[in-house]
Amino acid sequence: MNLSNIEVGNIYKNYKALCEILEEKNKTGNAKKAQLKEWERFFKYEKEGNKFIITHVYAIPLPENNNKTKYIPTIEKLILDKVVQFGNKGKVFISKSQLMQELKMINENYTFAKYKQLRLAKHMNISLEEVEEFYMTSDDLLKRNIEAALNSLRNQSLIFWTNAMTLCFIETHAETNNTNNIKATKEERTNEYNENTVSFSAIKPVSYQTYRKATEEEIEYILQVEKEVLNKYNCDKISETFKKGLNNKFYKEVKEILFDTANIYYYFNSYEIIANEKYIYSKWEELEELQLELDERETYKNTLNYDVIDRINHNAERRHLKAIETLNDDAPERIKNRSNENYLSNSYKLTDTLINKNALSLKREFNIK
DNA sequence: GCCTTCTTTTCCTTAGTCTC
DNA sequence: GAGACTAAGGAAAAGAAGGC
Repeated sequence: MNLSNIEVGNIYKNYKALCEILEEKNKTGNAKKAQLKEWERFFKYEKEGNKFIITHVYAIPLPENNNKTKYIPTIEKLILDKVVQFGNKGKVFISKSQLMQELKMINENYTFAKYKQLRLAKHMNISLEEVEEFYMTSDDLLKRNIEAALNSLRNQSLIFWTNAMTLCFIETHAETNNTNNIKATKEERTNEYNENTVSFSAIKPVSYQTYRKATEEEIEYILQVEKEVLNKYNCDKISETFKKGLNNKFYKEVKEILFDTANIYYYFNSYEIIANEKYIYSKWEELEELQLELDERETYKNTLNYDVIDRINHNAERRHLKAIETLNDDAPERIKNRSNENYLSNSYKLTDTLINKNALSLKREFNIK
């Protein structure tokens, strides 16, 4: 498309004339509609009969309109805001759940109850299977939403992002002397006969948890342990452990070996995001969307929270309806559960507790009982 | 975790109708 | 009468969910 001759106020007698000036193909029907819609990313126009009158030309074209989830642009905006705000200096290292929580895609109950699913199920009077399914489907959906936003920002050359293996590492420390032995302490006492007695003990080692990016050697070691356990279970790929229903066993065993041999309590994925800060500012100035104000940021997060709830509930409704359609005596257990009359209300209850920003704190509720 | 399947959206052609 | 508009139907692409 050649926009060099398009100026505000220009009048073109008809569609064909406009095509000529833009060096665009003449199209018809819905293809033409799509073409006009595409042009509206670059300039605004008014119609007068067949005439096209140019009323505005955008310095930066509006974003492409494709069939992305409607709230992905909000996630993009909040991620960009996050990397440039508060002296982050255009760099962010953050776990998936931390990022989702900051953006209000989940609330604090979500991560808290993720590893307490049986307790959550009993507390809410919902079956464990339903809670498991909720986490399985929403985890995947939210991860894809985040990564769609990251990929879109990467495509616009606004950020570069990578996955980064992160460790919960148990640091241990014991004070040593010059000969590298654990430092000893002595306690001297004088008894009633003025005799000296001495007792010895060693400095007690201390331990504490730290979270940090894994080193190259640690990544290699983790891969090696994963491979060994895969071999033990006769699986070629991690996905095979899911297929064989061995995934919980697999991860438990890997974790145990890593803890026993390397003080690694567990490992998970984080995002490392590096921003093209200079360009972000120039783009935002252009679009009058410079770094978000405090209340604006909150508004975006609250809208996102609402949209995510809506999406998860909508997906549950679809699953429920589809299950009812396909239900018969031989249907698998999952379909029977989904077609259950309580399935939807339970799903809504779960989004209300685990996603809704206004939910009561489960941490408090669990501690009281 | 990852591959497969389903769903939604976009884009296209064709053909008939409407408007300038 | 030429150009513009509209609807139906289908292919392709991309997103989202399913399933082990």
